[in-house]
Amino acid sequence: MFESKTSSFTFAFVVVTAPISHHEELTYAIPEAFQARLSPGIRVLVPVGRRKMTGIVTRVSTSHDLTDKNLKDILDVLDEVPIFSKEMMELWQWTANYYMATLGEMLSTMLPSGLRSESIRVVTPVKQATVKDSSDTSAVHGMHRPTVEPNPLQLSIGEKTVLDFVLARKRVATKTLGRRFPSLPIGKILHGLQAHNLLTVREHIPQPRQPKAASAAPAKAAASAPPFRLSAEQTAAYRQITAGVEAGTFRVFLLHGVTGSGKTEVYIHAAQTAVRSGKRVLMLVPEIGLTHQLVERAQQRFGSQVAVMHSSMRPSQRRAEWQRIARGEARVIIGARSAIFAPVSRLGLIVVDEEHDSAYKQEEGVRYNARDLAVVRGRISSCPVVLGSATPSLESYLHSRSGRYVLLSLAQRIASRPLPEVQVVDLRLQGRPAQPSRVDRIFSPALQHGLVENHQAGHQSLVFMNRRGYANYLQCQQCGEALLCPQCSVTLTWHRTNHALRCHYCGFSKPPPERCPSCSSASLKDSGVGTQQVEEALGQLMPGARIGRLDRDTIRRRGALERILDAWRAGELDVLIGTQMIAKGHDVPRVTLVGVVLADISLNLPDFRAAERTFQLLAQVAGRAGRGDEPGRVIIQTYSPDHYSIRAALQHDFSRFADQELDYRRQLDYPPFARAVNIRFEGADSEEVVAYAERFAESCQALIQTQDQAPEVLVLGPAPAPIEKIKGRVRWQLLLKGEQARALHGLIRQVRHALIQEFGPTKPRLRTIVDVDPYSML
DNA sequence: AGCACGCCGACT
DNA sequence: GTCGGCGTGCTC
Repeated sequence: MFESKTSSFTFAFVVVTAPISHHEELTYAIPEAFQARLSPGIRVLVPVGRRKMTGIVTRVSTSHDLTDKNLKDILDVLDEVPIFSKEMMELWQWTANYYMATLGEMLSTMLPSGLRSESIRVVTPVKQATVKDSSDTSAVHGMHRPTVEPNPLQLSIGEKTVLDFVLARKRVATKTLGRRFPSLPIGKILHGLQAHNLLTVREHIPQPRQPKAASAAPAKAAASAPPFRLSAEQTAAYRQITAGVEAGTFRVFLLHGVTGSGKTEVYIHAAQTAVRSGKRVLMLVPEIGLTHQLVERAQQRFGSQVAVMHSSMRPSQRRAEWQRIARGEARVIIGARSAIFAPVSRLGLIVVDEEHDSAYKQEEGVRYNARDLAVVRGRISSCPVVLGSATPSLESYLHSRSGRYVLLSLAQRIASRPLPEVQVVDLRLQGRPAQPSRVDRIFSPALQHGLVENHQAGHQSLVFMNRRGYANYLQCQQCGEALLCPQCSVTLTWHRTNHALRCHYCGFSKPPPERCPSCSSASLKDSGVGTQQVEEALGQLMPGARIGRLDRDTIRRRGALERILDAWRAGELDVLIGTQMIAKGHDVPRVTLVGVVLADISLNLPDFRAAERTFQLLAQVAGRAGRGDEPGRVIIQTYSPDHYSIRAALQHDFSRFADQELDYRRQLDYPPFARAVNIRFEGADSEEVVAYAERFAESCQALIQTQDQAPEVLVLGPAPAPIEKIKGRVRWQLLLKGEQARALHGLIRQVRHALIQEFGPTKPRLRTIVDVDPYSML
């Protein structure tokens, strides 16, 4: 323990974004000039190894216990006022702990990149080197010429290559060199070239550029929108939420409202109450691009006080918006998943729209769930949290039944519009001609008639097909071989317009082979149907209809999503075909028919949430119909018409579905009755991956047996992941189930620790991913 | 993650 | 003998 002589805080504990193994915090000396300016939550620039990095001060102290170390100084203080409030610090800590991430990893998830600059090393040529006598430069370019030149400087091949590259580019980051020449020892080469005085390497911190002015949301006049009258149900819900907002108490409301029941108006009204009393509102939506309405309505009511956190925002804009929120200039913050970390102070209300949506779960890096964090944040900030959905997650539903959450129901559509009539078409019973045409293969007679009639009546139709591409895959009619991705264990999807077979996991793409790679027969044929083919078939079925398609392939270009949706809303399209994207909340009054081409796709996924997803998808997509004056109609085609998720969707009966699904989950001990953590092992060497996964599992079992007081934890696996290989990496996984998250956390921490003792820190080619409350197990 | 150090095989 | 490949360890 080392005490400073004076009583002022002379040491700071700092977290940086570098993945520095077990050291969560690094300790620095605070130069006198900075001592008065430092407090927890402030960003600082610190030296880490030879680099300079941004870090956040977690605490300041008069002492530290690294007596044997020579502490480095903090180089700069980057904020006048803490960028993280006390509440944000608590959220940070909590989240890192719960999702088993380091504070550093968590920090890189929370801070937008523009606010965590790091130094990079930049290489520039020394001026004389280029203009020096010509023999030198020819030596440099000698490798392009067969003539053997004397090499007075004795440069190695590597040195010449790098020097050449730097001379051509004038200014290169060492990182770029490393990526460009992965086989060369860049550090050594640069050392040599620097010694020869041919180039210089400087440490440099890129200065983020200023965003273009006026890029923020156009300032619209607030409160110009006409007052909206709430229905009795809406009023009741609004009153309860508002009471919580005014009292400033933490409480979770599950707002269960059928599609078209006007949940958005309840959010906006509650937000108004909060804003009127000087508080801020955080609204989360699954995907900002698909949530026009909420953004528009919020802007109508709150004008320029709205901040929108776009996923497609440029880094500089994102940083500007982040700082605007931190300064308290925005009152209503709307954003997708990562907006849960927006630096909002004086929180009065948190809204999570479509709370069941899987988009709230981050599936890489720190795998947090923004909906769950909303509840945590509400507790930390003492404010009510509203989770809204027409098809609540089973987790939230169970909590509302047990009384942990307050259930608010909107059972009626606004203006007493009826829910659409749903018809299920049993594909098993379709009498088919011996050689069905493509149109007949995809659309049952009922759906064909429905679509044609609806078009003739001048209405819009939505066609839902949960699989993109043209056909699912190519299969050999001779030997049955399906064409698989060489890198991933999934079939390649046939994209006809690009004339390519594409892997939806790694992006691998190749033209279709003439012959079967396995038996060489020329009988490869497409099987399964994708959105592209549905689009073509629709064209045949309804010549003259204006057809649009919305899936990941058509919206790849910036702004394409907007264009398609604008055309759709403006009535310039008669039929819109798409994947789940079209199921999410846009409100187009003239849609009176929704067709589901094949409801079974999501049902057959190897995942315990398959039924829940199917029900949600069907209910959501069906909810798109009949939102205007004309009643809507839904036609669902399926091979499993008796499945409870489909039967419940047929009757718009959420509780019937939920109760049955809960029974099933309880029997099998799945969430929400048990907590689960999925641990995935990935690596190029299959044997190594399996051995490590097995070792991990054994270690779990051994610990469970020695800890007789431990609440029960069940270890399932290890087993290959349903998609066993992605991008050439073999994937195995281990599922841990238990009653309490704490027991699972503790066990995993101990096993990790034990394995590090045994094997040393995980091998470089082996990745271990811990997924707490996993959503997708693929 | 970078980036150093340091240990062994393949060549001038 | 040096060059340069790569495994090992550290970052306050």
